[in-house]
Amino acid sequence: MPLEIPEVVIDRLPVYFRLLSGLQSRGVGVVSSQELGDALGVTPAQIRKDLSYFGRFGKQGRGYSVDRLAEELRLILGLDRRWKVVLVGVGRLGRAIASYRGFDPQGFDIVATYDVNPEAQSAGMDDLEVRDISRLEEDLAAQQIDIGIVAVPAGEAQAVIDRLIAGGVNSILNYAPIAAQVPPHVQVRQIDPVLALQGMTYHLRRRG
Amino acid sequence: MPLEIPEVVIDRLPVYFRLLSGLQSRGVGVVSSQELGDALGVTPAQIRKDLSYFGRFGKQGRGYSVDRLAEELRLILGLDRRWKVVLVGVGRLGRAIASYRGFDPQGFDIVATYDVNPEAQSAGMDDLEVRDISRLEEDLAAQQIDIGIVAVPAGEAQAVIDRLIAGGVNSILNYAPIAAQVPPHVQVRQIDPVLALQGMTYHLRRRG
DNA sequence: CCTTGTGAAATAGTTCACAGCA
DNA sequence: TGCTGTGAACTATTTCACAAGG
Repeated sequence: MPLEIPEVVIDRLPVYFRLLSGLQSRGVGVVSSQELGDALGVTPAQIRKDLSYFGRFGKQGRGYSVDRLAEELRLILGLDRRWKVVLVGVGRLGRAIASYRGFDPQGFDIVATYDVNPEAQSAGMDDLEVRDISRLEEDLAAQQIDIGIVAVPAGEAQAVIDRLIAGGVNSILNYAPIAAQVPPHVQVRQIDPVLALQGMTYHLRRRG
Repeated sequence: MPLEIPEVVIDRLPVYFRLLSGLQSRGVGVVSSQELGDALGVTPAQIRKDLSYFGRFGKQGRGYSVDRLAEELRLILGLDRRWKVVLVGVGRLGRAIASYRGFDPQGFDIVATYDVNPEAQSAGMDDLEVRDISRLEEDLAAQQIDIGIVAVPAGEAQAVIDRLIAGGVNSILNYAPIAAQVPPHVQVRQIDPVLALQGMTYHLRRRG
């Protein structure tokens, strides 16, 4: 693991990991970079190069052990432990996020949810309590939270993000349609379907 | 507009457009690339270079007219018309997508929704009818659909995407956690919060 | 002055192509 | 033979830096 690893590489590792998990559950024992590339629509060289930043996981002439490579990626990505997540904003979108079954099996625990109007929003929340957002600071002080998911309206999002960061949360998954301003030590990822659609219409406009 | 425009540039235009829309509604008349860059956390040079692929929209010594630049981007991105969208999969996630208020004001009309179990899923769908997915092909033949949003379980997603493409839909917004296989003329964007979280845990693991 | 638009320079990222090993 | 791991070559993207215009 010598040099600085490009962010684009890191963002591809979860994709590889997910594919390998699928191969594992289908009982595949060995896979080549060619096969991985075919399944993902990327070049085999890219996969080999990406993995080479982290170590030598393959066997010449054979390929990669699916179990071994999945385990290595699990460690590299920090998926060998569970992560504590809070969700702020429990409107329609927030409720969909809270009830999404995909986080738990990957090690993400939504340990608390917050809203400005906790009683109104509690309806339809399976088991999770919705806490008043005024409690955010004291709760963050009481327990280390790794990741904050923001699902409040655009107008409140920056303030919520600032409060999360002040409380020591330095990874933010932002569903609000704003370009969040954060200090350099904080990482933000944006989930934004409208931006994705607007990138597609550019191409639709010409090709058809 | 001479040469081939990089995809990364196109993906930033919607971000610029959104910021400009906000400035417009706040009554800001003129903005510099420096100010735009400050608001978005990118360099002013990048904004100027990106815009220069499409024309000369600024005034030296002054900056950009917010109205003018917003209008130019609207045209470039094809946002001066409405786009027809179908949504396949009306489970918890699909219902949240169907009821999201952010698509309509940006020109995206969800004209139909589909599910394998339309009666069960209709509960809680405000106004939109849920049609049986077996009708997908005939409906796509009857009217040109621009974009398909896929919100079905992972196991069914590739089949749904294939059916959309066969029906002439060549832009796909995929919420299912799979790496979709599509022919070169089809564009896919992935909305995948778990991949985003897994990219973040890589960094959490080291820095803290 | 101030700020754009843009070639040129610098960086970043991808793909090639092949030595080396099972 | 088949496939990895990796420098080197190539391609893409960003940033610099400055002429030119208001």
